[in-house]
Amino acid sequence: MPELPEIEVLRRSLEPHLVGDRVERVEVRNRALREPIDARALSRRAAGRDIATLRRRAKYLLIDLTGGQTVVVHLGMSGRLTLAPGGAPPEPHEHAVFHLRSGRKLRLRDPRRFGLLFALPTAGLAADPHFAHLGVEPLEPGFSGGVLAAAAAGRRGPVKPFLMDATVVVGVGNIYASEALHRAGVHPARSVARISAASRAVLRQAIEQGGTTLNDFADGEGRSGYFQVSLGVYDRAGEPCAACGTAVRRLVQAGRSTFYCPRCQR
DNA sequence: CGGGCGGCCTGGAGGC
DNA sequence: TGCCTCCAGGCCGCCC
Repeated sequence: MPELPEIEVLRRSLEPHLVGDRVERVEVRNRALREPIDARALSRRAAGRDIATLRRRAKYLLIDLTGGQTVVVHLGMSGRLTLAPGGAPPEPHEHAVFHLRSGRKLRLRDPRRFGLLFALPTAGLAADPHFAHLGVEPLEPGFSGGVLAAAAAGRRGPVKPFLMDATVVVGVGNIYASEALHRAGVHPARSVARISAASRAVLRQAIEQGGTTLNDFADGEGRSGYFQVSLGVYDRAGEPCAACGTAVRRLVQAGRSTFYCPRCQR
């Protein structure tokens, strides 16, 4: 379950190895992902082009190629994107392989198939339906308390689903949301409309800190940072809150588990 | 219109 | 011990 910071770690770890190499050939072994891979379009756009830069938007990894084309990868729940020697045997659930001029291969495997893989002209990214509606990046300077305030204005409903709304701020998944609310001392069921400016500022900071903390801890093997950073509340129902010792509670919001400390979060 | 829920998918955990 | 059910997650589409 890669969250945004882990995609950023992945981007940084792959970039020095990929930039300057060339995609010779794209092999689609299993096109069944959340959206079926269009092997022909992917090949047409990517094959024979050099890798120029790696970027990230929300949880999408963007591989810019020369000639104005971009390969878009989303890891969904269980995706892994790894660089391997050309002779390495295929792995289970290997969906696609980018054969590189250097002889290595970049491969995508995704057992649960929640991921995405496609290519499109770089200039068309912003208007593409996958990207057009996305909100601000939580780890960039543009993410201020004011952004949350503006998005919250006139809105109803609990704050936790609000934080997970990608049109507001991208990359805040279920774990991330529970942890940020705990750090900020805000009850997940509290109405967005009733969050004070001070709480919003703390929340913004908690989201940002969660991101940077996880960045520091996630390793280059693509292992989740969440299992290396001790979680304050997530998946800890009945266990003591790290801050005050009160038993952590679980509730379901919008069909998703939320964990919180009834004492620290009001 | 905007909030919220179902469904996609499979590995792993838990129950009997 | 082994099977079977159930649940997790990101994200879109549809419902109310």
